[in-house]
Amino acid sequence: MNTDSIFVFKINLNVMRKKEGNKEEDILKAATEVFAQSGFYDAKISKIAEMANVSIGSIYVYYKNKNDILNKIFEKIWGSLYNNLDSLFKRSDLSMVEKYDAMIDMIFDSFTENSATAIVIANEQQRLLLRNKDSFTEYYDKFVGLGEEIVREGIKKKVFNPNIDVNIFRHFLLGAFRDLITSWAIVPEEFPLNLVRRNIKFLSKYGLLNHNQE
Amino acid sequence: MNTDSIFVFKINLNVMRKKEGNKEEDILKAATEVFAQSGFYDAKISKIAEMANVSIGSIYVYYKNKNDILNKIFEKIWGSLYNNLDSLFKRSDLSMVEKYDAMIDMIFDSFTENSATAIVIANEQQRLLLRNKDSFTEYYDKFVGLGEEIVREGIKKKVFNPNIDVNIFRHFLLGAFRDLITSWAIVPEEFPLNLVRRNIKFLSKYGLLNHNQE
DNA sequence: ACGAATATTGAATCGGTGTTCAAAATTAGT
DNA sequence: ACTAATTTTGAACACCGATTCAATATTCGT
Repeated sequence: MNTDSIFVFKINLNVMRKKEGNKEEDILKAATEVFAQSGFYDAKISKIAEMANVSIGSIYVYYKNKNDILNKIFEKIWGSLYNNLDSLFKRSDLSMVEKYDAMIDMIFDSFTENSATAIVIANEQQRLLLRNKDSFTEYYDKFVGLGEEIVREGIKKKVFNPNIDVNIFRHFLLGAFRDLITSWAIVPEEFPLNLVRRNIKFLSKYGLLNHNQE
Repeated sequence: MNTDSIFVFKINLNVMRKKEGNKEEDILKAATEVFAQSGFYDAKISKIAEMANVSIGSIYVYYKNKNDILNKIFEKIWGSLYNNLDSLFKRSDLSMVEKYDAMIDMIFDSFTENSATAIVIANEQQRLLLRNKDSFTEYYDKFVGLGEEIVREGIKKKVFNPNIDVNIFRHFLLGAFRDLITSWAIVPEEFPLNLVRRNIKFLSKYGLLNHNQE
């Protein structure tokens, strides 16, 4: 046969059937809901398939196994958060405090727009980090690294308190965040978003004490 | 037979064989370690039995099932924390800020003395609260209630900032706590206890901003 | 030392679910 | 319409570990 490799490649392209719809995404969405609802271990693959309008078998076409789905959920959310924070980080028109507030807003918006994802993070991430320290999405580390950088710059510019340990601060903030977002996701009426957002910003910057006292 | 009930009772008491050792406690301790190590779902009953030097069957004499063991772990730690906080709460010789600091110390000491328990709480409590809202140990609610009371009193005395939502604050603090204690439990060398304790107190009271700036 | 009550044991059971894979369905080019 | 490649399907498989329970061991009063 006189076909050169370029020609063959063209044929392959044409013959390649496009998967219509977006099963891969549908599955991820459905899985996020089911994981949030039942927790990873009690979540049934059959339930995910049902919610995604997909057969059980299809799930294993797009994902290696149940764990792989969970990993992809983290990959997606932290990847997106990292990219957003990166853009924010590069802006030179903002003061450090403005950058800090914008960062809080960013995380806040992302989690409230994806409340099921927020719940999954709150429930499963700690355990995953504890065990799969290495295989956990690198976006998370990158994201955290950027956040720390912002605080460090603020300290250098004497806007933030130099006695604060940056690493401890980020755990402090993220831990608080996780708890509050979950509380909101569970009983939204008890945790009005605006109030939560305002309190996170205020508490992390000014703390509990009444400075106007006397 | 002419035995009155008191006599029968006496007989029962005498005949009742005392379980020597403290298998019940041994099992709870072993389970805490295994849950911390592997997470609740990956923890094997056989492993717990092995660590407790007890047969598999014995576990089911003292506990109804795997879940029951987990519940008892929470019952124990929150019960103890509640009792301690209650004593603290009643002291009239302390200022509000002193009470607040003492509360932090109390939680801190309790978790650092029981690091496996701290990890279990960090990994499993959120999920349990989410699903078994009602059946979760009442000591937790009581404990949290007392904590809120302390903050509320502080606000009344104008020591704490009145603009802070008490409910939100407690989630803020406990969430931050959980994250930091876990981080310490995982890599103690990166989170020296004194530093973490000082930062939690400082951040929750004064926040990130540099007030001495100028 | 004996017997009755209690405690301990761990092999076998049993239910449940993640995963596989051979068969069926769909697509697109000719 | 026919073919070949690709995608979808879901019943069946395989495994695993929580739980059970009949048998054994231990304790203690007499």
